[in-house]
Amino acid sequence: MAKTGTKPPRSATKVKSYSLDQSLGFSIYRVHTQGTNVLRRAFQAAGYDVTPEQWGVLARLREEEGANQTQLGQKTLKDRHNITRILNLLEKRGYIERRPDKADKRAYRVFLTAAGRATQEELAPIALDYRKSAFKGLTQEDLRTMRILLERIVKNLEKRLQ
Amino acid sequence: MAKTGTKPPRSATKVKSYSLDQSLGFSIYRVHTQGTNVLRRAFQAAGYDVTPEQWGVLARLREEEGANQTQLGQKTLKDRHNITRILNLLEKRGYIERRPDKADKRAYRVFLTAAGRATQEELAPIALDYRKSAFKGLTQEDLRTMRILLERIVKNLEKRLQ
DNA sequence: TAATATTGATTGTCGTGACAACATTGTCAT
DNA sequence: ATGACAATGTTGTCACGACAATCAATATTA
Repeated sequence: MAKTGTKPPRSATKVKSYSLDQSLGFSIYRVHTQGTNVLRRAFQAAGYDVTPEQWGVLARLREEEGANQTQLGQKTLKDRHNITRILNLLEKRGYIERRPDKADKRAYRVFLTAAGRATQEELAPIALDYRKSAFKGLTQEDLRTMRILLERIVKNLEKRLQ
Repeated sequence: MAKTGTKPPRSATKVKSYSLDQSLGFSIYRVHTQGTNVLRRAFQAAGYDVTPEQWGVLARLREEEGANQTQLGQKTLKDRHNITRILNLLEKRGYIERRPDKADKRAYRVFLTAAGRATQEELAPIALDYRKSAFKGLTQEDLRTMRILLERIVKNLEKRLQ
């Protein structure tokens, strides 16, 4: 795979006008939304009322318990306002717990509850399975290539976000 | 995964537990959201109150004027309900027009107004410029590779969405 | 120390995505 | 032609992303 290569003669048509079908951004949008949907339904089919976003926060929390909300937001690419709401839902479901930070009275430190930890562990195989099926037919090398290219795009974008 | 064959010395650590940083999905999410933000701000900086989603619909409409809402939604990957709302906004801004379909009284056919066409033309260079800066440093071959890989993922995902 | 700026978190608004329920209109098999 | 079914579009709900305004607490500085 991957090496579709040795295809020197570019298709000669220099695209001047904007075409959606040419748009790599559209493919990325598609993978993102469809992937999110597949994962959401997989969680639901397994009886969990957890969105992919909430799952992202749970998974991150397992790695960094005790982080405050702002840190959590940076890690999950959500701003403080969105993190607040996602944590509200996770708290209502009994998956996380906010404890006041002793050193900084403005801040909370966020922890998984026992239920949250259990849920995270039960969802992990579903997420791994989803990932496996999404990347079926791609080699490790393909994935590596894609990650590198995507990271390069992220770098470019970050330049324009300050 | 599958045929990773002949690739002996992978980095040896077989990831068994779920790790967000390993997640290609997260990179895709990042590219999508950050890209959307960059484009939105570019439009705003140019004085246009048009979101990237609305822009997608305008761009698509330029290619297929007269489509009905369902068709438009399929092309832009939005369900009927979302298309309805986006078109409501575009209509309010005077960029599109719904005309009853003579052959099918349930349906509307959607057209760009003169203002919509003009706006589409004025936004196109901004979108192209955005695209250029996002993909800076990537070769045509890189983009081709990425598109192919992404399309393969889309295929995999579609299998799971029926 | 007092005045000012910065930071952590919440609330509210708008736009969008997914989903469900609905009315209207079309299609098709019988 | 009728009755079951499907398709078009709307409305409403919840979750989430971006953004602005706000409050409380902490840092900075003058």
